[in-house]
Amino acid sequence: MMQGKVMGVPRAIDDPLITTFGRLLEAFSGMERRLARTLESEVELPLTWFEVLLRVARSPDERLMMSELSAQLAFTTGGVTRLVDRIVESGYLERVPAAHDRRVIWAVVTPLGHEVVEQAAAIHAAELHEIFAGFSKTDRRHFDSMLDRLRTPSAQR
Amino acid sequence: MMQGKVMGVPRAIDDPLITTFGRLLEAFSGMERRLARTLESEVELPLTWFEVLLRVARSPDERLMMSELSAQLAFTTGGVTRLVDRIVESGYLERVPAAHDRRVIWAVVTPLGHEVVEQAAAIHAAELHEIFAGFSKTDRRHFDSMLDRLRTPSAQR
DNA sequence: TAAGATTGACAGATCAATCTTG
DNA sequence: CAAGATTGATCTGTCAATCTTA
Repeated sequence: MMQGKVMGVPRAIDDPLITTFGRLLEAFSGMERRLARTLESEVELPLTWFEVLLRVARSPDERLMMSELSAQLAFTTGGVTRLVDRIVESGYLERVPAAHDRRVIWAVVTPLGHEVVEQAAAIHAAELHEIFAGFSKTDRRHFDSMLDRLRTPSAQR
Repeated sequence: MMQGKVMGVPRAIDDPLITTFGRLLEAFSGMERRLARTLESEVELPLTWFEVLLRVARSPDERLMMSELSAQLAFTTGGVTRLVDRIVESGYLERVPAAHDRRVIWAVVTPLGHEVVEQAAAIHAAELHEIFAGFSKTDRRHFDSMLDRLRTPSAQR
């Protein structure tokens, strides 16, 4: 009598790592949507703006050149130009031409921008603590190290 | 004499979980860019198309209704309508009106689409195996379970 | 009245070409 | 000629309104 599982030819589309990537996609985009919704409703700040302000606010002197910004975010330089345009219009960033190299433009956080990004960060962090509530300290450390190992060595843009 | 680290008021923007989310963003978008580049150059298939075809190909009868697709992907129904428009034009999907409920449209994988998605999946999986090469079996299991715990309970669209 | 799908108007990003400075 | 930043054309997705069927 026949025993065991009936299984056809294994299909490439059933590879477990493809499913893992799908999980990653779902986890990330779910979190992103949730975090975006909150920032939007609590401080009227689009998530992308927050990400820009965060990067700049963390940089020495709270300033970053446009090309650095586009390297740190997952955006093209053209995209960053327009994104910064809008943020400048809202008064959270300023464009300052660099003295040492006249090709360079600094994006600089304004006092108002500083205010807003700190407030947003507190809300953002609180929600992240909710999301990661089920994680032990060890889990978080392990998760961080795994993500680090997954970061692409160097993507050019 | 003063001892210890000099530290100012802790800033919300320095919360470690914010950094974790940044890592997640970088890891994910880096992988996504890399995987997209490969699929594009090897089989001329945009990553989003692949994701659509994958979901449909895995469903019973290789068919899925439009609203189910938009629920599984991180897209609005309007976005899916247009995405599927393009894929249909390329001959990888077909729209088939459902018999049991005339509001429903099935997205069905064509033979050509089946061909392409299998080939793409093989390439995709191979690259994922490279990316996860440093992960042990236990690591992968653990990573999967962490991602599962991070999936948003239920996002409405 | 609601659910499924589509559509028009629009927002936001990309790509390749361009301008300016090193 | 290369690097930094911007711009025009275009692509792709969202949002809210609409159409059809249950």
